[in-house]
Amino acid sequence: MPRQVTLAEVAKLAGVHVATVSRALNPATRSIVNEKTARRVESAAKSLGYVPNITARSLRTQTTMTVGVVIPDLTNPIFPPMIRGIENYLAPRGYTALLSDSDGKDALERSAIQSLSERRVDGFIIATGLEKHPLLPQLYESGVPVVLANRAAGEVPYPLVTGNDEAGIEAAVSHLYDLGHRSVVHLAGPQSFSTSQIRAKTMARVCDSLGMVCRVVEATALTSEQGEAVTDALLSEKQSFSAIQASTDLLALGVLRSLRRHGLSCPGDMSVVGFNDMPFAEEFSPGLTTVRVPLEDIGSESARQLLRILSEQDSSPFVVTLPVSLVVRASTGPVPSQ
Amino acid sequence: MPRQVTLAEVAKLAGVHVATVSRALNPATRSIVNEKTARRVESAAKSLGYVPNITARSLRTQTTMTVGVVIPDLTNPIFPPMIRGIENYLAPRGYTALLSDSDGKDALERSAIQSLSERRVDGFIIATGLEKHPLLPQLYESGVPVVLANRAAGEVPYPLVTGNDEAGIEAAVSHLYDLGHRSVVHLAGPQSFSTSQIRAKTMARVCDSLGMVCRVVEATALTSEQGEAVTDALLSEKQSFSAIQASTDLLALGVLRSLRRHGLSCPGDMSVVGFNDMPFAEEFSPGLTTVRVPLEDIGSESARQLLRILSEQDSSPFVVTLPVSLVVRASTGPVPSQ
DNA sequence: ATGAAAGCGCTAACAG
DNA sequence: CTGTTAGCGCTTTCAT
Repeated sequence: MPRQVTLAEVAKLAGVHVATVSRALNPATRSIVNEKTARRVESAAKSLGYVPNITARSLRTQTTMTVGVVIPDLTNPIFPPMIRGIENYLAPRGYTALLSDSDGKDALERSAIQSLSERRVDGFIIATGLEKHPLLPQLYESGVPVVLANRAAGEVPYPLVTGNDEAGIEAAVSHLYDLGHRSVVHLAGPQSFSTSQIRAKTMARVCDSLGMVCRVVEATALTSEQGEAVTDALLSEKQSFSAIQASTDLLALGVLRSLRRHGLSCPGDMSVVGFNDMPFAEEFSPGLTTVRVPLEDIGSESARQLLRILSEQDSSPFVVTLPVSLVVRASTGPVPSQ
Repeated sequence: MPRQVTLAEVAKLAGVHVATVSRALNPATRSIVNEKTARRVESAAKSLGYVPNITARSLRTQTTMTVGVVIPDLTNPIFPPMIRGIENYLAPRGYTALLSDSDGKDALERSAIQSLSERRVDGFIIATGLEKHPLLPQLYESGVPVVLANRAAGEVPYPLVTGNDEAGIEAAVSHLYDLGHRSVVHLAGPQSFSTSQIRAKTMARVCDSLGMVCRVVEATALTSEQGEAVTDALLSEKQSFSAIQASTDLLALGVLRSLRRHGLSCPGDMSVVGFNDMPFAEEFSPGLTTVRVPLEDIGSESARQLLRILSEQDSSPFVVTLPVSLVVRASTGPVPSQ
């Protein structure tokens, strides 16, 4: 690997001191240096193909201009839009996102945060939302700014940016109510996630207040496979309900698959509502009625808050709740007349 | 931001020199140091919450143990699996992937590569496949190892890991042929992508050899919106063909939407075949018949090749072609009897 | 087995 | 406006 060009080499070619090169090449200090020398330095740099060494700069300045983004699973379609939102906010401000896909495994998330810490990221955006995370208190102690995105983490008083889960569930339930449904199932996610808890609780509360019967069943993972398996079990019981509200679109997708395999029509025999409006939820058969969560906005708002904390040194916790909206598609319909 | 713990502080607490701490904490050199002092150092490090500063280490060792991964668009579902493959290969080997989403825009990809270079990544995996990329020759000159994933880049002799496009198209066409289709359309991607070119060319060749009529139309972007628009135009012409093979599943998705809007049944009136088998292609209405490309394998193989080049200093170009397979689902059927 | 000292490439006081 | 100098945190000879 051919050695990279350094400031010293540029300095030699331009016939000036390294410090001058540094000043000339840095937009913030460029005005300090004589315009003519600056030009000379620039052309020397270009002719040598000089690329600044960020690691050296970071070592000196004690800031890396990077933020660590920790997500559980990149192949879960709700995360790419969030990441896009984060990057779109950071990039124009000179920050870079360092992405860490923890694969949902605790050990990996641990090492993800560790490795990001070793890279000395200036702050974190964490979207995994595990309730009890071994590294979180330690992170908190270290004083590195953190913003939680989408899901809260129980232990530590970190700021949080999230969608309005309560409003989403309320909209979903009243939609079902309006269609005549009176007995429904909530397919909850693992209760270790704060969002799963809130959605399940709100569902029970709202149904209760409307005089609807709501049964809550819990999936052990937020995957379509789990949604399918739990629905299979549910259908074998032959209990009566006319709609399923799933805590997540991926779970809802599993529900749709199970219904199809059982020869049940959706929404003819059973209505289904999801949550998130993940990319391609519209393409499912039938197109999924779901609660639209502004994923990209959650990302950009998280980034905005993190940079604010970074610049203002303000670390008091807060919650930003973004509005959600119900998207009605083909998976919900009137309760079957039976 | 509270200062981070350094080696020197650990050294002071343990009552030894920094060099000893460094040796004790590095698994490779740990054997050199007295077992008892090593223990003492370790407990000192733990009690202080010491986190090694990777940037300082990199500066000294001239290697960052990172690889830059540049992709055009994280929200395109074919990339997350590739990234997962890359990370799964890298992580156990001590390497970290630095992801850069160039957003498909040339300027951004430019700055993505630039910023990754500034971070002194040890090598690149590039999956954007632009034909003429301004930075690529410069990158090549600098001697930093690069592996191209999925798509080739015209200008520079970089190694390439890709799916077998020819075999995929052949399988798709002969599937259509077997169903009785004799007049088909190939919905090509922008010809600036190598994969678009190869797929279009192969399509023409194979159809020709089977005595099928093949019309090629070109989309200007690999999006469902483009697929929809081009299909709209196609259908308004009232030319006769019974199947559409799209260069990409996202294009195919647009085709499905257009057909639906035109009241055409798929596969009753028109068969559709995609390419890639992106996540959720199965969930489209109807489930999409497509060519399965081993996306995760492309990722892991790219990573494997890159690390090989890194360790062997071998930079001779080569092409790794991974096998693909046709996945028949509901979007293809017998040619309409009309 | 441990300490001393140099230096990776850069920026930031401080002189001049 | 430019040069000198020091030092960020770490690893790695070279001594001891």
